[in-house]
Amino acid sequence: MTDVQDSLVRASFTVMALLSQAAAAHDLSLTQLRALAILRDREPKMAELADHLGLDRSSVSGLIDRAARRGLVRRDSSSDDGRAVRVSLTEDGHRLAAVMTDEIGSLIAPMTSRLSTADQNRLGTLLTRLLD
Amino acid sequence: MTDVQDSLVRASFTVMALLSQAAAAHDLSLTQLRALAILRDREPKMAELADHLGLDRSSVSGLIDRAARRGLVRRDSSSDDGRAVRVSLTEDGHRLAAVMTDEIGSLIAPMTSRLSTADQNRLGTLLTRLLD
DNA sequence: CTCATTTGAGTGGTATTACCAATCAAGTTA
DNA sequence: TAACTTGATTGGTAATACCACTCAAATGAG
Repeated sequence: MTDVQDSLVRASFTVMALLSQAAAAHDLSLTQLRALAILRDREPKMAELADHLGLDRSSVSGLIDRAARRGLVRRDSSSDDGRAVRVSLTEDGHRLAAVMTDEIGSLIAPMTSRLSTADQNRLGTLLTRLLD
Repeated sequence: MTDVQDSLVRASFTVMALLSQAAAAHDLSLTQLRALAILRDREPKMAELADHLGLDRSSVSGLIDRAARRGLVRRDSSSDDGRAVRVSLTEDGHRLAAVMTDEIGSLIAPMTSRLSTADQNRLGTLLTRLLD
């Protein structure tokens, strides 16, 4: 475990703690938050959503059940495949997703603002290169 | 939500997915993995461990129950306070913690190795400055 | 064209996680 | 010494996530 790896893991835990906190403030689990984020720019079938989340299909069924009960998502049966279900955000879901993005930004800001703007850009570039 | 913040969140999710995977390969939850990591260089009382983990004391009771059942941790009643319980890793616990550190390093390596050594150091420095 | 198979989603059962409220024993204080 | 506080655990509940299974819809082989 090198130095970068260690700081990366530490930073991840810190970020995840903040995300959990932001989510919990709106009675969302981390998983629901992720689902919301994914659904912001997609309307996947259940199986696709499960793949995106890295979860079992059955886990996602319950997840979407609860989100639907709260009026955040909608299930529409696919037109081309009678078995498939397409999941999408409701108006409320989109609103909440937007709010969450804002609040998470605010929660993380104290961390990132420890760096100069130039260093923030450097960090962003390096992290992006890790990801794609 | 700025660009850095976005990449930081994305990177965190990626790292956490890898950590979960590494943990799951040894039948550990992410929380148990964290506990193991904390206990590597501490022998806290239950309440202190709960604080480190950011969890309720009652949650930690169960967590340590299960870890103790697996022989990873030990509970010793504190000598100075008859109520307090000191938690520490067993031999097996230490062994597993070391293995986990190695395996996590290997899992994250493909990510970090996308950067040159110099850039890895830069990233490490920037992340460290976010953290302390 | 029909029957078997595959595929998409959901159900039921179990373990874990995490919370809160309450309990209980051990310390502390009035 | 009695009242209070503190450390840990227990019990109850909800969510998460798994697996094995079911069920209906789509696909394929003969």
